[in-house]
Amino acid sequence: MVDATRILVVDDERNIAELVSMALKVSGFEVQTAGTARDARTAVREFRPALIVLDVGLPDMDGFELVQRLLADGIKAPVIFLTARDATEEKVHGLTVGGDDYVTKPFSLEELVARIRVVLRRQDPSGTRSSSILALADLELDDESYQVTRGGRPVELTRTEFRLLRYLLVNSGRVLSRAQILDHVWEYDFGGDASVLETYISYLRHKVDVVDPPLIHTVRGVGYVLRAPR
Amino acid sequence: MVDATRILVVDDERNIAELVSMALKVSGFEVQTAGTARDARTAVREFRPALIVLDVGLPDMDGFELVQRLLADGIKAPVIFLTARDATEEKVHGLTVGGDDYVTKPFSLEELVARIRVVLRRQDPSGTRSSSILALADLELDDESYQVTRGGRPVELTRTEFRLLRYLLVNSGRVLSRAQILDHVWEYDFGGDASVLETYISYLRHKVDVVDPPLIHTVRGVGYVLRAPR
DNA sequence: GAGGTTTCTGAGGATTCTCTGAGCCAACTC
DNA sequence: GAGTTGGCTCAGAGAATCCTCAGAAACCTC
Repeated sequence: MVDATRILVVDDERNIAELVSMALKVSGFEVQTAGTARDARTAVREFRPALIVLDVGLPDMDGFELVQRLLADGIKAPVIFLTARDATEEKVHGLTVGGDDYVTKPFSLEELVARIRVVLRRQDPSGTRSSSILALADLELDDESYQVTRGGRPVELTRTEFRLLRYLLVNSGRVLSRAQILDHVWEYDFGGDASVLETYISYLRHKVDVVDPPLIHTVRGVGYVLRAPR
Repeated sequence: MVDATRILVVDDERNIAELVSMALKVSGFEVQTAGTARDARTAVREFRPALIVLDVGLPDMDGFELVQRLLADGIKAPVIFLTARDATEEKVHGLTVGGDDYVTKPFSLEELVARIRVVLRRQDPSGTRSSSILALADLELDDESYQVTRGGRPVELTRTEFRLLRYLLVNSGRVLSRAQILDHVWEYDFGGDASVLETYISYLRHKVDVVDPPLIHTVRGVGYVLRAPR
């Protein structure tokens, strides 16, 4: 884990900043957080992040303005904007010209991390250092094209199914509790209960586990795990 | 046991705090306890724990609020929440997104210790310092994937069987009394009698000790021990 | 706003797990 | 060797857990 990619998270809501920070650390990034545009500028200069996760609605400065300033400072790290699902969503559009992207609140952490990976990969000119394909046995999932195949045959998944499968795949071989899965795959303010997860596991099984051997396993009383037979 | 990992246990029920504290000390951790959020904040500052075991229902402050304050204090130790199996279970969700985890009361000490190990391992970026595999002779138990093999062949265990085997394995070579086993493997408020343990030993033998040499040994009048022949 | 898709909820039913208790066997004591 | 104690095994009741389905609600697209 030496030389991990550095990411700066800028959000004035401490909860969100911490939430995102923890998720990214677990994903292997080096993270620093800032609560104001002012702090963010300092952090960018000292921390030199490879990517910035930036809430548009900062108290002291418009998120867009901050980006302008950073550009003026000669910083050109890609930005992933966090925005409320409202009017500002529109405005972000115009800004995401370069390698940037945006995610609307409330988001699922799994989704945010996936987007970050995509942007970083696009940014990295050293070519195919990391592929966008996750695989286990004859199951393949492509992050960029959103395509999934099992044994070469394409599998059509909805967005939630895709995120769920992706999370299981990233953690294949590790048993994940219902709580963990809900927290990562569903939006962070999801209030429902775990039965929706069971429903989606059922959907996934029908779509990707119709051929032998099954890859999705239930560990009774604990959670689920994606695992290939030895 | 120099330089043991420090853990802070916060619970207003003295019994629970002591119970957990003892179990952790036996497992080689350095432990300190606190009964209120107020004490906890002081303890965190002075004791600098690597992990905090925190009861959500503290008398003087909501467990979540305490975490907020700790974050504000610049403390970022991972937290394992203890929660009753009720409404509060839901509320923990959003908070456990990062490296954190939670355990519902009443829990089994074995389970709590296992979770603590998992969180600490995840937190520790120095890589594979500690593997998630416990082994004895040709018996292997993987904490992360919940898989057990004997001589390479997978063995299907239920949750209780797994916890029991895990406890025996962690203490292999040491004779464990029935009382010890019941206290660690079963939930702490288990009221039944010891015969259930005999039943489970029997189950385990059928599943993991069907091949020679046997590893599970009865020490008549004392308890059980997991031991490989020399 | 109509139609299609996706997501979520809740209930029923199936499966699996846990614990109990009784009968049996093995080991120890005298 | 008979009696006593401790341990093992098995079957079954009740509980916990999980799966599936159908339909309601939310969402998207045209």
